[in-house]
Amino acid sequence: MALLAAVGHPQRLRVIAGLSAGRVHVSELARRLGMSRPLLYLHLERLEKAGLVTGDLELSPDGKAMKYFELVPFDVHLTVDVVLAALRADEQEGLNDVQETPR
Amino acid sequence: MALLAAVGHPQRLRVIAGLSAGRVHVSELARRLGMSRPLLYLHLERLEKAGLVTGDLELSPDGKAMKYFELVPFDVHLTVDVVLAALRADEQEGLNDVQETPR
DNA sequence: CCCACCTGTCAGTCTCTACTTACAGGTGAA
DNA sequence: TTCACCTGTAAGTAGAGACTGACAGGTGGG
Repeated sequence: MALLAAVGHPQRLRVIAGLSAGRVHVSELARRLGMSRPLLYLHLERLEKAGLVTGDLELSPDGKAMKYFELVPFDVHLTVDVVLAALRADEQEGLNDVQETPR
Repeated sequence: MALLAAVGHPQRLRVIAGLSAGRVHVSELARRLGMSRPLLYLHLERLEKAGLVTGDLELSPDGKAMKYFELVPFDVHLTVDVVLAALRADEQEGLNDVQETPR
């Protein structure tokens, strides 16, 4: 569900494409795609929640912090049953949210 | 691409779910899902363009016009390559749009 | 010290689209 | 004729979320 929503946006598809070549750090990727860094963060966040990419903060040899992202290989079989399951899962999640809020 | 965008919206997933039981006409479906008819039209239109559902206007035995919709069985393999292909196709489409406008 | 890199996050703006209300038309039955 | 169904579309109105600019912080090198 989060996955379907994540993949349903052209800009995010471009991010996926940008990562398909290999791991890149955020600033570099932003330059390549010609999009602002905060915006890229936003999309990366959603893609990460959907389980499509992984972020990894590491220190480069010269001591600078670099956040590298890379694609998680995925192969989703999209059928009616998958859609129904996603809907049900979403309803459940909604219920849990209500239950979990109190502490 | 249109497909990915179409499936990336909760409300449209509900429409798919509503049709999973079998063919229904628009007004009836709107009642079942508890959504306004014009809104349902909008979503059905997008789903139809994405090739996920088919509409069929027919006359019921008592002569009333009824628009029946039904699901088109689909099974999309969602992988990185599919995403890249969708992006390329979209760029092509964009170019054509520009070319076709003058006339 | 200042400059060039990098990571993060927040508070706004602005655009797109989801959504509603309201209309026009057509049929059959009481 | 009026009522209860149906299809379709053209407005306009919220509202979500995409997007920007500006900030704070941290490192290495000239």
